[in-house]
Amino acid sequence: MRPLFHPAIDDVRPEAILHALADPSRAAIFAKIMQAGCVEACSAVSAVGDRVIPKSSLSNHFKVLREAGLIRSERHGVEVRNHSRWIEVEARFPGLLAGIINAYALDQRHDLRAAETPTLDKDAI
Amino acid sequence: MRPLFHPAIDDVRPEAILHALADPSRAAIFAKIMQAGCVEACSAVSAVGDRVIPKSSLSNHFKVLREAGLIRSERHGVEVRNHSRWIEVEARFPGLLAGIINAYALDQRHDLRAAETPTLDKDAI
DNA sequence: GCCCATAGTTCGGAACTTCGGAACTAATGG
DNA sequence: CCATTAGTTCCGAAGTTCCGAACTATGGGC
Repeated sequence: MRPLFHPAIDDVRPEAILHALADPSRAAIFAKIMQAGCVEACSAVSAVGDRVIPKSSLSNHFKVLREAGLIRSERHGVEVRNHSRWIEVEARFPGLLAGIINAYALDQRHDLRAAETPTLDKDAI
Repeated sequence: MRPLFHPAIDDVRPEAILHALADPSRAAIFAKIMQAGCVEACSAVSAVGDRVIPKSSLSNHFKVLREAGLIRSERHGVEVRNHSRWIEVEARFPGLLAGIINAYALDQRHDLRAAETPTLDKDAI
């Protein structure tokens, strides 16, 4: 098993971060890692929302987050623990992660409200 | 020619915005539209950096930005004018766009510095 | 009206990415 | 040393992106 690769914070690119978090499952995983005291075994995230994510896809999601510079993964025996690199990323790109995580949180609340009130679709322009 | 589709601001999803701006060319186009008094014909962005972008790819980039809810495009005779929807998007997802545009700006300055000082690669962990 | 130029869009195929099941490896406990 | 648990790798199917060529739409000149 190849050792886990982590980019130096100076090699972290905004496009990689956006690409990583443009996937709602990955954004949810990342948000969870941050809340959960910055540590989380991969298997602790077997589902996102109501959707079950297969092992191989999960493994890939963690790889994308890791290589984007968003998380740091360490093998501890048979499992991998993931820490968010929030502080480093925030120092390099202030406000970026907060804006993204907040946007997803707002979007979710919005969806809930919409589900309660049966809506009449209306078009822009 | 099909009329240009614009999502209502309430239908704008964070993942679509991140996906649109995860491409550096698109992020550059969007940044340019914002600076340039919020109006820009497609053809005015024939190149990004030193790279020439073919017409068909450009057309597609504008479509992605439009459908993500980031810009509003209006046909004016033979050309299309693009306005940024910054104000609406900012109201819905405060800080999101500022964080992203700022991150790309910081990254670019960082690259310039790195090019001046010949570096010694160093690995993380 | 008819032709031309300009500005964008659509089509379609090649190259690339993502997804997920099956097979694999690595550490640990009995 | 076998079984179990945790995660990775492989690989084919499905989907996405890129870009050249062909197309459409608008406006101007005659």
